[in-house]
Amino acid sequence: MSIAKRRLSPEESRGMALAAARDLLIETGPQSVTLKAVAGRIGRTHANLLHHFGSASGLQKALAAYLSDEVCGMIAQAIQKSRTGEGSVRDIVDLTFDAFDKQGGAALWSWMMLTGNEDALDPIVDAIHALVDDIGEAGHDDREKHDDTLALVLMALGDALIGDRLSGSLGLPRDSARDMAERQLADALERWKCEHES
Amino acid sequence: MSIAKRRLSPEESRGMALAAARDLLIETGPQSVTLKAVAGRIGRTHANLLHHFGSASGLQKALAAYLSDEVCGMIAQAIQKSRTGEGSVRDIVDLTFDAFDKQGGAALWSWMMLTGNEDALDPIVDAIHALVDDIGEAGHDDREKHDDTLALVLMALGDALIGDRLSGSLGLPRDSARDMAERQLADALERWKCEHES
DNA sequence: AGGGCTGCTTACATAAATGTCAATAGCGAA
DNA sequence: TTCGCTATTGACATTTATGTAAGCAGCCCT
Repeated sequence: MSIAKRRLSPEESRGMALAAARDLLIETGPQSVTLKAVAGRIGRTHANLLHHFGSASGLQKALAAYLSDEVCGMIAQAIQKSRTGEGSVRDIVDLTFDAFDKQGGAALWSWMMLTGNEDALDPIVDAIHALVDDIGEAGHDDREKHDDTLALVLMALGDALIGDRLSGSLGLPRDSARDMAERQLADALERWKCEHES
Repeated sequence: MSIAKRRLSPEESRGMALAAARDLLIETGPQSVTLKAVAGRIGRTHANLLHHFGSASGLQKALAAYLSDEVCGMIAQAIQKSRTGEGSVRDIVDLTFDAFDKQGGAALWSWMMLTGNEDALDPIVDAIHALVDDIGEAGHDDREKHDDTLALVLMALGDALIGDRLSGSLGLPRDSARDMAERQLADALERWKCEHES
């Protein structure tokens, strides 16, 4: 067997590196997303990542865009299900919470806040904006819609960061935050509906 | 005038260093809380901080305890006001949100999550627990009480992290998250009251 | 006033992250 | 098969954060 290294296309290399960086970010936090650590995960050297991404901050920006795409994809799913009417309120809540938790949205957002790289978050904000504009029936008060969406997103982010710890301490089941969010969103939808009929 | 440095007591030095570290944490994030940066703020050297705190992680632990005390103090205020009945619902919401935002609770929590130093958060979690046990009238369902408190804290943390950015994007006033939380908490208190009477 | 305790500093050492550059070596194309 | 392009690497250099050790210098105490 050859000890020689397979030569990957730039797209392959970047894709593998970003996936590894994403896993590192979710598993052990932003601190551990270094050139050396990411390179080690894909059997390359840190100089290789510099070749493909130009700089460490280049890798960070690419990772932010990559994660934004994933999170936006999940939100787009929520929009689709909501439109066709096959999605339950709980589905929307779960998708939103998962986007921040399992998909690494919370870790990304925290990281960007820490590094002062807030511009990288624009795509996610835009996607959330689109979700708000499309969800539920049209024609009711935008202000209320935005308020309820804001509450949902804030709870999803908070839950991803400290939900595990806090709910455990309060003796609540792990998904009680999702239950709360589901209840509040259901109330909001009902409220919107009534206003629309009246 | 003498260029000689005034000699501070260990308590003074530690106090000044922790205040400087807290400001740095809130202003520019956990990354910038380094021995050199903190020392520079109080006109000392990084070796001085090592002398007083033993190590960088010693400073981190001390800062976590320091901020925990501040946050717990604010929560204790909320408990007092709630007990004597002079505190409005909005006061409780504002105190909670400020504890995470202006007091640096959110920055601290994010930092601890990133550095895997979650034990330092125990005091805050305990204080929140105490707040929950004391707030409102006694005798009603603990589960619901805990649920509503969880929602309040999660929204406060989320708002401190991304509230500014998200509410701006959605065209909402900056304090709309607090308005939402106030509404939800008022509903919850009303609900608890009714259950207690029935 | 003088001596000891210790806050404080300077100088040096170390480790990790980032970045540069020349050289090597796959892989497709002629 | 050979050639050229470029992905890849190893060996540097630099910066920053952390840590160590020895000496200087306030301040209290006698």
